[in-house]
Amino acid sequence: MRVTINDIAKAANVSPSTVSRALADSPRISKATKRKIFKIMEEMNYYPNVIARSLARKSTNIIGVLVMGTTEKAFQHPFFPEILRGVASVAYKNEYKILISSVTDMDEQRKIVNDLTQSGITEGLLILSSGVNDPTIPYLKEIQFPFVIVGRPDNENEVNWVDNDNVSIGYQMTRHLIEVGCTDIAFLGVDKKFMVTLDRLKGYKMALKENNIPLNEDLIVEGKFVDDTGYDLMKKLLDRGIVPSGVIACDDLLAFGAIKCLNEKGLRVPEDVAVAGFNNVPLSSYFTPPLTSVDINAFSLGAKGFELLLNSIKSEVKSFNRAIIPFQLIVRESTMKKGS
Amino acid sequence: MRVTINDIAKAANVSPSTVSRALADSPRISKATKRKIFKIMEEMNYYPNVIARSLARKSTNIIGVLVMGTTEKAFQHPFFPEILRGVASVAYKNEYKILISSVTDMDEQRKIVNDLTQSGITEGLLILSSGVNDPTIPYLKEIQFPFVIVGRPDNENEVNWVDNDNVSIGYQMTRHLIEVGCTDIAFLGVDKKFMVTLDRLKGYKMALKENNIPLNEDLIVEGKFVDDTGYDLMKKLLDRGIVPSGVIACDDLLAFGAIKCLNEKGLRVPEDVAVAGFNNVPLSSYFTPPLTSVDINAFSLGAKGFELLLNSIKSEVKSFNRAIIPFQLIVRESTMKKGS
DNA sequence: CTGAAAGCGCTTACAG
DNA sequence: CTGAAAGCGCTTACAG
Repeated sequence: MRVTINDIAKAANVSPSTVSRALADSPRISKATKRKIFKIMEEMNYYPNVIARSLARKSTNIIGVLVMGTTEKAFQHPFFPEILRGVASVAYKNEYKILISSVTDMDEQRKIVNDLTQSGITEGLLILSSGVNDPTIPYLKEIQFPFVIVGRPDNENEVNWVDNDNVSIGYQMTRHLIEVGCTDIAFLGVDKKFMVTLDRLKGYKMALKENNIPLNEDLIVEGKFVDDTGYDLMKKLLDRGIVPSGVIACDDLLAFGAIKCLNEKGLRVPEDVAVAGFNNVPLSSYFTPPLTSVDINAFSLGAKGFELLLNSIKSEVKSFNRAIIPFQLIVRESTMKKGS
Repeated sequence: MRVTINDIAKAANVSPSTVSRALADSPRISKATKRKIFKIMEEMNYYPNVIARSLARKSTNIIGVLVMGTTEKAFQHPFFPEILRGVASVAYKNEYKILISSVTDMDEQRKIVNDLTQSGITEGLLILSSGVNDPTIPYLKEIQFPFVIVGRPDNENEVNWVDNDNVSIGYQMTRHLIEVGCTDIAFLGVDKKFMVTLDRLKGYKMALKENNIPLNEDLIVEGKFVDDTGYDLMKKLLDRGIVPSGVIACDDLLAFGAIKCLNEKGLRVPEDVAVAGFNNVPLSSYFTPPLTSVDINAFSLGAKGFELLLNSIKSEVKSFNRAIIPFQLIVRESTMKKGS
C-alpha cells in the first residue's frame, strides 16, 4: 500500500541501504545514483516514514510543551500563544515538531510528565509556568531529562530557564511612576506562587528605597496573578480608605479592572491616579485611556526557550543555562500626569 | 541502557510475546503470569516505547492541530487557546497526543501539511481557520486524509466540520438591538475571507428584513476580522456623517475600539449608541461599559472537533459529519438603552 | 495459556 | 561507491 524504501530500492535496482543513504544525502553515494533514486521517489510519490526513522535513529525530533494550570485563566492570556509562536518558529527551522499538553491538576501533570519522559516520544520539555515549588522540576532533574522553564524558577542555578528580568521590570515601572509625581504607589496582584509577581514587587521596593519613599505594606495587595479581579483588588484598597496617586498592576488585565473601579468612584486616570500594567496585551493601546505597560517580548521568550532546550538535548557536557530577554517600557496616557 | 520488553521477558522467564500480551491485558494470558510480569516491570522501571509500538501497530495516536495565519492577530485571540483546551481535554481521555503547527504563509502551510500527512506521524488533522478557498482542503480530500475543520467551510457538505450557527448568532444579536430600540444598526468588521463574518452578516440582514428595516449598505463596514481596527472602522463611519443608534462588531476586540471612538466623539454607550460584540472575551464583562456579546463555547468547539476527527479516523464507512455548537447571547450594559 | 518467527520501515556498522 | 545483515522495540498471525 504505502511505498517504502524497499519499493524504491527495487525500482531503482539498488539496495535499501543505498536508498537510505541517498535520502540522507550521504557523500558516499554517487551523484548519478542519487539522481536516479530521487527521480524514482518522485515518480512513486515516496515519503520517508518518520516513525520508523525515529526508531532506528533513536531520536524523534519532537519536543513537548507543557502548559500548566489551564483551568485557571492563565492559558487564555494573550502571551501564551505568543510564546508558542516563538517556540514553533525556531522549532520549524530546526525540523522539530511540537507536542503540546495542557495540564489542569497536579495529578494529571504527574501522569503526563511521566508519559512524556518515559515513552520515548519526546526529546525534551519546555515548561510554561513559573510556579514556585513545582514537584515536576526535581523529578525531571532526577531522571536527567532535558527541560527548560519559561519563567525564573526558585532554584535558578540548577535548571535551564529563560525569562525577562522581572525585578528590573518592576523597578523601571515604579521609577517611571515616581518620575511622573506619584509617591504613594499601590502594587496589585502579588501572588506568592508566582516568582514573576514576587520579582516585580522586589523591583518596586528597590525603586521606592532608592527614592527615599517609605514602604507602605497597606499599598501592596495580594491576588491571583492573571484573573479578572483587578476590579476587586482596587476596590479592596479604596474600601480601606486608601486612594493612591499611582497604581501598578501585575498584569494589564488587572489594570483594566482597577481603572474601571477607580472610574466608578469618580477618580480619573491619569489625572487623579496614574495606572500601569505589565505584559502589553493587544488591547492596551486601544483602552481608554491607553495603558502604560511593559512589552515582555513573549515571542522571544518562546524562541529562546526552544534554543536552550535544543542545546540541552544536543550538548554532551551538561550545564545549566539561562537567558534573559530584554523588555520595553511603553509609556501611554494612563500614566501621563499633568506637568510630567 | 533503557529497559525493553526483552529484558522483562528474560527476568520473568517468559517470551517477549507474553510480555507484550500482558501489557495489552490480553485475556489469553493467565492472571498469575500477568501479575508476575507487572511486578517485574515495576521493579525494573519499565515503560513501553511508543515509537516502536506505533511502528508495529501502524498507528501513532497522534493528531495534528493546524493553526492558520499566525502572523495575523488571530492566533492571539483568547478563543484559540480555549479551543485547544477543548481538543486537549478529549484527546487526553482517548489517549491521543496533539502535535501543534502554526503556519504563517501559504508556502509554509503546504510544506507542513505535506509533512503531517505523508510522514506517518499524524493520524488526522484539526484545522483552525475558516478561511474561504483554502487550497489545503481539496488536497486533504484528494489524498483522503482524515481532517476536521473548526469553522464552517465553503464546501460544507463535503468535509467534516464543527462550528456555531453564525447566521443565527448574527440574527439573534441584531434582533436584540432592534428590541432595545435601535433602527439604524451598523455592522463592523465583515471580512470576505472569513465565512464566520459573512454568516453573521447574513443573520443581521435576516433580522432587519423580518422587522421591516430597510438595509442600508453604508452601515456595513468591511475590515479585518480580528484586529485592532475597531476604532478605525467606527471612525470611518462617523467621518461619513453617519451616527447609528446601534453597532454590532464582528468581535469584542473590535467593539472595544468602536466604543473608544464613540466616546471620543462625545457619544455615550449605551445611551446614545448601543454596542455589541461577539466571542465574549474574558475582558468583556469588565469593560466600561460591560459589553453585550455572544459566548461561542470555544472549549466545546475544540472538544467536539476532536470527537469528529476521531470518528473520521476510526470509521470504516466514510461520511461527512458536522456538529453545531450552541451559543449564548450575553446581554450586558453596553446595549441596555433606557426604556428597554 | 505460551512461544518462535516474521514484520513494521527505517539506519548503520561492517565488509568489500 | 554499494550491499547484506543486524538492529531499533514493539505486535501479532501462526502453531502448539
